Amino acid sequence: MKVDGQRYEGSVSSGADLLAHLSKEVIKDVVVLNVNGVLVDVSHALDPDDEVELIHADSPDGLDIVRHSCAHVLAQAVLRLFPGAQYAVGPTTEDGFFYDFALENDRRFEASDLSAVEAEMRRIVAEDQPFVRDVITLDDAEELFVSQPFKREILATLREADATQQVSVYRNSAEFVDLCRGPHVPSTRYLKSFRLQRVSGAYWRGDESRPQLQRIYGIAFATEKATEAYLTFLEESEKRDHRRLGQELDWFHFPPEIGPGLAVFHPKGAYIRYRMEEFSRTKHLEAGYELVWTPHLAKSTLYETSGHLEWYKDGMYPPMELDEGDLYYPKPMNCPGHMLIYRAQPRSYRDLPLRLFEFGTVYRYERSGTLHGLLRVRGLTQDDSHIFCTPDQLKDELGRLLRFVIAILRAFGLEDFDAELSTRPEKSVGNDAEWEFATEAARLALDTSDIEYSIAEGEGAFYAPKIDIHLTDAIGRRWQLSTLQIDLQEPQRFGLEFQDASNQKLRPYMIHRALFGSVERFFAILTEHYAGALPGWLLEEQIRILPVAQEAQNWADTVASRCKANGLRVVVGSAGEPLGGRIRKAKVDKVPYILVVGNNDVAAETVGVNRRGAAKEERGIALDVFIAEATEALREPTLEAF
RNA sequence: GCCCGGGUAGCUCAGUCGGUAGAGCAGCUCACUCGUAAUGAGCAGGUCAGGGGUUCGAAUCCCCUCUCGGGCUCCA
Repeated sequence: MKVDGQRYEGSVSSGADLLAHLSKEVIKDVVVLNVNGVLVDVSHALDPDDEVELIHADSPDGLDIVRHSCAHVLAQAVLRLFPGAQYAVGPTTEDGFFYDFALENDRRFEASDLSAVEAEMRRIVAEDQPFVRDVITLDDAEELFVSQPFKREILATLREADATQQVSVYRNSAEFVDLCRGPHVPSTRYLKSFRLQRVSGAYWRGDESRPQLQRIYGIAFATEKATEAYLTFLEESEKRDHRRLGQELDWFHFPPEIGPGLAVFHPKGAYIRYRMEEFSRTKHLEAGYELVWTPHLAKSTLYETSGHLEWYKDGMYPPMELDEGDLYYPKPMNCPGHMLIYRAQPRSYRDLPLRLFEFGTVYRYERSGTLHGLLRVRGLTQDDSHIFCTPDQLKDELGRLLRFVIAILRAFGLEDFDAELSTRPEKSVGNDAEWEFATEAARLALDTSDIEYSIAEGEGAFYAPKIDIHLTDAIGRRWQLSTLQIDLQEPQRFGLEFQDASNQKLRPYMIHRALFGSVERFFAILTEHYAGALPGWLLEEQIRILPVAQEAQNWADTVASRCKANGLRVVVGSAGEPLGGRIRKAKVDKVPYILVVGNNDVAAETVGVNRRGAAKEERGIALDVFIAEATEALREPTLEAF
């Protein structure tokens, strides 16, 4: 037998037997075993030629087991406190677990129930109840769960797949049993650290037409220390929340008078947008894109042609009726407009690739419950591009596009990317050859890029494969940013053509591409990544000059005009209130540079420099030296080659 | 859309048993003129989200609507 890669000579009959023979050090926090590549309970029987790996609670597999066992204990606790409760499913999540219930008399969990349930869970953990596995027939299982309709529905699904199979159940003491594939921790005392977080509704099997269950979410880790670290992370996330920072920094808000999901940008926030957009426009022009503009409304016939009314109607704002009954829809996407621009004249292969670019504001009827700050809105501005190219050009164009996207994102100081290639889903349109061709082009483009990628089988749009770019932010959260989709369907719907060198009419490929995704969303992600301290080149106020007292006011004005002459954006404060208060205000406003000038500086032509994020200020810096530093640090980034 | 929890001054929030609205910050005025994260005093600021109901009396209890947050769901 091999244990953790080492030959083990002893003769043991089961995992538990094996652990009994190993040192305390080695078996500490072993929650399950990996036997010949399969995770099993510690009690599992062992053969002499098995290869065994001890799985500890703090490993990825071990943590998953801990969380899953926590879910069982949650269900057990709920059943103790709410007799007659029905329990449905209880899987693990990224940071913990949940379990879905239906309580008697349609009773709902309230926030205050959570602490009672959590206390009951701790009692069960203290009782050190073993998780005991039992394998039974489907008939016996039906009998066992006779009063648990959700369990019986799962059993019915299993029976459909294979009527002769046996299923495993796990018992904790005599009072609780759950249908479960396992494995589990040996006993409840292995559940060292968990917290119940929230309660919400969730449809049975995610189906809106099925009953809505009560879901309790919890987090769980191998140690209390890890849980506390995670809670600290949650606090940090809260501090970075763009909705909170947007309020504090006076960037934007959502007036109820306008409607949910529709933001207004205040002057400071709008300035940031302006810089983002201008930078983007300039770089697109340099990269061979052409700017276009399309209106916010279009007749229903356009969206019939594009297929949006067929496929996406639920996501569209309702139409307004004009004139002789024409229906005008607010645009949910920019592509149909761009199609018409392509089609406005006969296209030659010499015109391709044709890269159209627009900051296009679109309106989408997102369901009210899904709205979330600037990340999920009903009115958004996409930095949208549609690239039309010949089949021959597709691979190179994708590669070039990918490099351009990454170069732009890097210019915003973002570093940590990965890509995902989503392939053909089960329900899709188009023929095999097209899919194969497009997917292969995407794969080759990714191979030549310098970012890592994974394949998401069957996750593509129904009309095309796509590449999504993800960012991992400053505190490790993953955000989806750009998306690239290869589309042959829409060009076909609009009858797009180009004439090739041998005078044939061919259909162009089209690449849909949003780089920021939407300006609003990108704004939010940048805010969270930088915790509100955005790169200085985006800000309207880059430098705030504070005269210590009235006597330094003239010098402050002089410093300001020298800065302005060098293209820096400056605000001069007046010496109204105590310096400490004015400094604090500037810090709270997250101004990149605070310059304090007093009598000592007037004669020496110096400034005191307080840099954002620096531990301590620096005094007596020659003005020229500061201007050189600030000009460099606040300069608009240049793009790396792509 | 559905479930749970909220909505009180510009912001953050308190408001007991149903007895008629409060703080800090911000704003304004005055004084202070200051060397690196909150100077002091005063003033002003409210349809307690909106509507309906119960009650002698409602921020408080009930119903409806709007809206925000957390989830579910959806995402061409």
